[in-house]
Amino acid sequence: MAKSVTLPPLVYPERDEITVEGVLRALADPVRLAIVRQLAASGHELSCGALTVSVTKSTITHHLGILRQAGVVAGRQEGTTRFNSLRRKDLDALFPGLLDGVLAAPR
Amino acid sequence: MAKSVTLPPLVYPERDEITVEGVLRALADPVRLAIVRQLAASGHELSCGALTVSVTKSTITHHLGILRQAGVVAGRQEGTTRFNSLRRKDLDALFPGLLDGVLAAPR
DNA sequence: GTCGTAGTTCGATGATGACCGTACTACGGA
DNA sequence: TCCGTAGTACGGTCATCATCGAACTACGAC
Repeated sequence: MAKSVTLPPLVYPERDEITVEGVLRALADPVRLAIVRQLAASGHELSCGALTVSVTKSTITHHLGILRQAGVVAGRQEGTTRFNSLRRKDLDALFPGLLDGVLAAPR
Repeated sequence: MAKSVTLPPLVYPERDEITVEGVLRALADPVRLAIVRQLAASGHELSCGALTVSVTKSTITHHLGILRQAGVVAGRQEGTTRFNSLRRKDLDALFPGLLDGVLAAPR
């Protein structure tokens, strides 16, 4: 039979569709900022479950959706787990310094 | 009688009281982003009336208050007009690259 | 003093969005 | 085949906030 493509297609904005305002809105939330910080600190991709935030699963899904739509994170499906990673290259190319400035901040 | 100190004291956060999240929240609004862009583009300080945005005066006041509390802009009173300027030095010192990354963005 | 201009303050309203619980789908192991 | 785990989808609630108009203060010019 055909290759099983189960979960929703997970569509992201192309690099040139990413807007500063979208990125800023995405980052302007403590939970999402924590997620981005963890992704950046770990250096590699993390599953939803590997994120340590103080909200429920469904809320994490909500926030990851916003980060994805804004072009901040990408997701890769593997079995039942979805691995999320920072779109560092795209962000650095579009808004050089922005992400580093945010991540370098003490708080 | 005593020296007339009329308008509210206009208190800002000290440099070390500025948080990334506050700055991001402040910048994550189209009107406020437009204000910041105009301040940056003009290079000098601008009065409220010199800002070209598509909202009423009272809404401009509201947005400038948020930008001020976040530590993004400073204000100087002169007669009845209030001049607003970007706190570039403070922001660059705290979050190097952030502001430049935002301002360099095409949109 | 009187008027016009600059900006603030105060409600009020309407929209957005953060959050949760529950129900659901999909995969993998026993 | 049955169960546990990973994550999504949906519906609802509650808080936040962008926006406005109207009333107000302060200053400068005449």
